[in-house]
Amino acid sequence: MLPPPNVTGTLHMGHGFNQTIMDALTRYHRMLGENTLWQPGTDHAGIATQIVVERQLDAQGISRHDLGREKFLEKVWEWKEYSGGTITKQMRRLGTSPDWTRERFTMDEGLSHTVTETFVRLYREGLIYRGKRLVNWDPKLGTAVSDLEVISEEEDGFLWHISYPLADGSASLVVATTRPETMLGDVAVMVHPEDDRYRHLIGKQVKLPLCDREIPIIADDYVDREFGTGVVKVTPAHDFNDYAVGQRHGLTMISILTLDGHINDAAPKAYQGLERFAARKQVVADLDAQGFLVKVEKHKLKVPRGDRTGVVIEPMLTDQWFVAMSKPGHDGKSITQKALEVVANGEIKFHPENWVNTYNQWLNNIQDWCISRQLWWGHQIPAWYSDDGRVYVAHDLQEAQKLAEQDGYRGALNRDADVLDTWYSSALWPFSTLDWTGDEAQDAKNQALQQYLPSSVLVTGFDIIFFWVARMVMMTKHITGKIPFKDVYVHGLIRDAEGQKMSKSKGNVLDPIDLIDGIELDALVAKRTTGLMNPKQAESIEKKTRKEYPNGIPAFGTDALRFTFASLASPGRDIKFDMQRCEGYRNFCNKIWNATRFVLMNTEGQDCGLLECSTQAEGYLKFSQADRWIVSLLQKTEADVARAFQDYRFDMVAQSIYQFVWDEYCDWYLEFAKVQLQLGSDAEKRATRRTLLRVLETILRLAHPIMPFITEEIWQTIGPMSGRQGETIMMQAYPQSQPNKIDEAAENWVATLREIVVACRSLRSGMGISPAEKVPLIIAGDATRLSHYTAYMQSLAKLAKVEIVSDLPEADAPVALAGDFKLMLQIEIDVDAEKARLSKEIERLQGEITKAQAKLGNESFVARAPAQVVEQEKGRLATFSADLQKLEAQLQKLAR
RNA sequence: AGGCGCGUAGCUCAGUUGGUUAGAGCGCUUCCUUGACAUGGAAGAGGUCGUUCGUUGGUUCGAAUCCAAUCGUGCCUACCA
Repeated sequence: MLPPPNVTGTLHMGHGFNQTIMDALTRYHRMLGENTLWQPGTDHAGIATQIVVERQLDAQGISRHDLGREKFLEKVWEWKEYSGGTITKQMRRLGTSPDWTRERFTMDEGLSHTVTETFVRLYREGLIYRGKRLVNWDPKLGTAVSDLEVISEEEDGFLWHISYPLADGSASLVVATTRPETMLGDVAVMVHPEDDRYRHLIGKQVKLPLCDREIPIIADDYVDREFGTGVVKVTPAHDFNDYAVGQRHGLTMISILTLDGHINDAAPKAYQGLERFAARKQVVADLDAQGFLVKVEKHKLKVPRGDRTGVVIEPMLTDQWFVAMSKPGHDGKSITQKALEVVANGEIKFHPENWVNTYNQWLNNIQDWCISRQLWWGHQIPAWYSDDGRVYVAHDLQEAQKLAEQDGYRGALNRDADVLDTWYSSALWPFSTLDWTGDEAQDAKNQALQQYLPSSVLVTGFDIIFFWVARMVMMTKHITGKIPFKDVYVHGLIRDAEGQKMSKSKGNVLDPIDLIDGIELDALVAKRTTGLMNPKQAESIEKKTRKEYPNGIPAFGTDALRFTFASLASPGRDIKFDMQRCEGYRNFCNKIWNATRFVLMNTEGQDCGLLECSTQAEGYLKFSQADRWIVSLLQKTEADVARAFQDYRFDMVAQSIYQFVWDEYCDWYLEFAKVQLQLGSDAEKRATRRTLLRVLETILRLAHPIMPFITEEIWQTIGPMSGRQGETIMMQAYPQSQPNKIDEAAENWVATLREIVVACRSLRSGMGISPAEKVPLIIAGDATRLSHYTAYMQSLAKLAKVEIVSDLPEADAPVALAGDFKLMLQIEIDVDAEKARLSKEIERLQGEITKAQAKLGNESFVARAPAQVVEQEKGRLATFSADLQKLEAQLQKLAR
């Protein structure tokens, strides 16, 4: 399960990443034969979507009020169809494999039913209530928002010091405030009860400037004596702390603002109708004129702004609906408590697990959740009011009427106009999408619900742990009694190459589709500069874009993009998206393609040794050490990949596959295979072809969860050729490591061969021999072992011939060591250069020997380190010493 | 103020329970269009070996890895009117 994208627009890189991970998991587990469901869908995103549509109407000079609620909602639905369609199209381009037949939208009938059902239940349980409370109010949108939708950032402001004279005229108190206009709603001033400066004044009255009112001086230890003047004005209707103070002291509340942020008629006439910031200016000016303004200090303060509108959020006293988070429910436990428990007892696990802290911290300090929004787009609250203000919460009007009748009311009922916070329905997603009804008998028959609740894993970004993850846990556990999912894989955010968050206003967003298909520079510029909130930014965005992508963006393809996402998915880290890395993985796709071409060239129409060995004559197949080696490494790779998937280490999955394919299969095995196909017996050739095919086919299945397209395409040919049946690679079994095929002897055999080849190449390159030129080689060592290597050596190291001797001749020729073997290229050399080269190598060996001797000379090390480590060190010392001796001897020869 | 990360090659990042010469990709240098692949191949330089993984201490026979402190940096949460 993963977050349903909002129908506010199109998918961005974060979605691309998210979906790559989710899809890789889905494909992986599906191939393991497990019953998999990736539940796709979209979210209606109340505020955000309403804003999008309103802005579109705005461009035509229409407001939503012109249209009316019903017509407006039709427009939103139109937009939803468009945006939702775009999103599913994008998902398909990303190669995702959810169960499209189960696609859901948070405002579908079924899901809406779940919303109503749970709302009614929670209300009847006393966990949803309505009340006049101070809430975060967005004056631009005209709706309440939850505290999570408010972003507080430090801004420059002022601290105004205002004198409040005592009513008896004996003195005055100076209060400090950042919001002077709210003084019109002051109902008290407060000091710390033990503050000797003010103690004697507690209980007296002050005259509130500009207003014809007297207010009391109260004592509350909430006051910080050190801050400002130690005297605080109390405005319970416009500040959350003051609200709490007001409650404690039984103060009245005076609200002085209208819902759109203007001064109302509770304030003196002079200020009525003024916009809140204009009012601030006026209040300050008047205070100054009347001599109440003592001083003005510059002050940094946190300003709360709406995350959608950016306007300053106003604490506003309004009627709203809330979910009680800490109140015990029917089972004696609060919703929060249950959510904490299922994580504490390990039923739900976070990956990486340190996110548990974040989760716990939030739940431990939780406030009741304001779930009503004064919007049109969303689930309308299932509450009906009588004319005299009584409320009936019910599934529908009929039921509400019945309740009203029982209550002795027979008049008209009006439905609450407000809608629910989007996250309310999102919190139900784990079971609402599975067609939960709340009817026990019916739900028991619902196979999907029984099968997939709880689901195995949620893949999500850390930014919505509070918004969504915690709330899903709370609601799902409380309503269904089950946890919503067992594992939560938390990933980082995708940032641009400079580590900046991608955003439309910064003009640095990338569309995953543009990386897949590529995009011309002009089109990219156009895309980034249209629909900006602030059109003035267009110029600088265009400039930056043209500089960063002078040639536009090349097409990388879905597989390369997905592989990049996977390889960057290291835990606990944000991702700086690196286009060059993507390019590297596009090349990797190309590499696989070319390797396939090679395999096809050498296997098509040939006997590939796929027949059952038992039905064939002895000697039908003869596997070489190289064949055994690559198969052995494949087993290890399979084990690594399985472990990495287990740990949600997609970066490791990608790395293991990349390394095996490129560094082992392509770089070495294909080269070995060439030799075998050229010189081998029929049985050896068959074994080689079989290995080429089978390993490639396994690679395809191994890589398929990350690279669905190229693997499927190639598998359509390679699959059948290697003896597999089935229509699609998607439904093939995922490769399982077979430990019995791990062959250490073959691995050692190849390791030595590689050492020899690398030593030859090094010598060649060091001597400046053209890669095209073939040179003769003399090699000293065990002739029997060497005889098996010569053919490979000749091909891989471009040797004209290989002469095996018991000891190297004395000649002015370059020499190198590889294991027990001594190699000499038969070429003319610059003796001085060769001496220098040997000396350098000798120097290095001497350094190593010194180190090893120091270690072994340390009694403590020999006594305390594990025997194995000591032996290893002794072995190293012996090897280094032997090599040193050989090289010194060679240097001696040259010196003569 | 609290919480969580990060700091390793020019850049982006790996480095699993402490143990050979700290790795990869990109970039860089030299050479090579050889029959899968120039979106490629081969070899190399690059981490200031003794003082290597931000710095300084500590634990240990042994530290990039564990502990403490500290600096830099990023994010989250809660905030003082």
